Amino acid sequence: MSDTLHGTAARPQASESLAESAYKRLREDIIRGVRYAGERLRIEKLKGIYGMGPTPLREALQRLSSEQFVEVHENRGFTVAPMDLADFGDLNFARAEIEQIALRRAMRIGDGDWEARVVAASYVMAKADARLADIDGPRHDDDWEKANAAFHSAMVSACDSRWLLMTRGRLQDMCERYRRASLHTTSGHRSTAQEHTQISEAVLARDVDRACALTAAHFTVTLNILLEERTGHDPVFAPRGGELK
Amino acid sequence: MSDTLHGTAARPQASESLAESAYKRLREDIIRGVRYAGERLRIEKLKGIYGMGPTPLREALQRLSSEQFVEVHENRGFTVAPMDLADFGDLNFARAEIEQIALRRAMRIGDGDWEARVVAASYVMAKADARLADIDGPRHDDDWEKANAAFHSAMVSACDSRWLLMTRGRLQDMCERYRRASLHTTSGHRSTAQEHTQISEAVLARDVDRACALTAAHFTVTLNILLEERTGHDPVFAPRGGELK
DNA sequence: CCATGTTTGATATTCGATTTATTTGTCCGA
DNA sequence: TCGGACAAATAAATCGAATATCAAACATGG
Repeated sequence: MSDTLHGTAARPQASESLAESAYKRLREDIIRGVRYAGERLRIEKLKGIYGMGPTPLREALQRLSSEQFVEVHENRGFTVAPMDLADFGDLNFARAEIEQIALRRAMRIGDGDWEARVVAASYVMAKADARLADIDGPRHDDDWEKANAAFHSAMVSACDSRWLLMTRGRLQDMCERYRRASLHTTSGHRSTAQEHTQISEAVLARDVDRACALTAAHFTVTLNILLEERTGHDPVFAPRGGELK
Repeated sequence: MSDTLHGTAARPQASESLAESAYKRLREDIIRGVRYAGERLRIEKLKGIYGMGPTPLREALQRLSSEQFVEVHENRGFTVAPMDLADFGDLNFARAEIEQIALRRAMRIGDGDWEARVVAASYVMAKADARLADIDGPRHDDDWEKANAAFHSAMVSACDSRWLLMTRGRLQDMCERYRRASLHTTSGHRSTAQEHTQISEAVLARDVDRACALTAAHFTVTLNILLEERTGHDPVFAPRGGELK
């Protein structure tokens, strides 16, 4: 089997422009690690993989470059943005800080509907956490990631600042990419179920300081697990060849 | 003279891809109001204005859409992102919050070099403020905007979080667009000179809380001026025709 | 043999033309 | 007159071919 054969097959979604679908598929593939850090994204190759001409592909790549998922090298093509521990730490810090602003605001002005969303998302999250803890059962990484994203989004969903929500959403997506690239072991997930429960409890109790502290600590866990495992493990961050010289 | 004739002539910058130069020029033109809120960006028209084919233009527009400067309407083209007061208020809030995080961190870890950058930027800012206050002299909006951006960037420049600086930079640029669209009178600038001085003094004195409070208040001034002037003035925010139906 | 200039092959970028989608206009029937 | 269906015109999206750029291999003179 040659190299990386095909990207994620996305639901066709009729009458959507190819540029849009290329964007979604590439983004998904980068977050999920189908396209690995540092990988060169040659238009010719992508044409074959995604089945379209160069124009929509380049448009998608430009958009992704603006979101820091892709690097543009003037006149030398595109690569998937690299990953490294220091950047993950930085990203995590920025995300935690900004998330707290949104969370404070949401907890201050959240109404009954918001509380219902929090409860619902927590319920789904708990189930996903439980499934993931079950070593014997099948892996549900995608479901878990989906629930996790929805969980944290629900907590801040009462925040009335569009810009804040947009900003935190970007950081959240970028963190997902790092998390998926980092956590090959289930060990790291042991505590998340409890953490999620504690967070939602604090949120519903409107204990702002506690909810913020728990959330910030929660974000740091993934990073810490990675730092601990960093003892002579395989280099999940380093590009696996094919990088731009 | 027909419609809007030409965009900003940017410095050629040899061997830069057309997509890159289109991106820079369009971005500049949108921030400066050459391309107004809601304006339709027809590829055919842009081809004439910027002197290139559809491909680099579309790439630039996609990138700008990711930065919220442009809206993409599937199969119906692009428009300049609309502006309205509520959005400005929201943007301003998000910016103020995030700026404070970066500022706190910068003031905590800033070294002598950072202090020097603060002093230098303050000096340039004071001159630009003075020039702007001089009604009789020529307008120096561009110089002032440049100094203003450099001033606030300098304050947080010791912040060691790349993601935080990137995020605040985006919000800063978006705010510049609103400011330029809003302030047609010089009246609004009366207080800024003093505000800038106070901010840099507090920053250099490492009075974190005061610096944060002053900065947050400073950001709000532009918004407030606009809200006050909003008494039956000409609609700077409303698209001036040509918008997508 | 090294430094420097030149060719060359690979590939990224861009354009003009085509395809596809949407909007506008027109005609007919109720 | 009002809708609705069809047709023409307009504009967006896309493609394949042509052009421009880069890095590396090669050649040339010191």
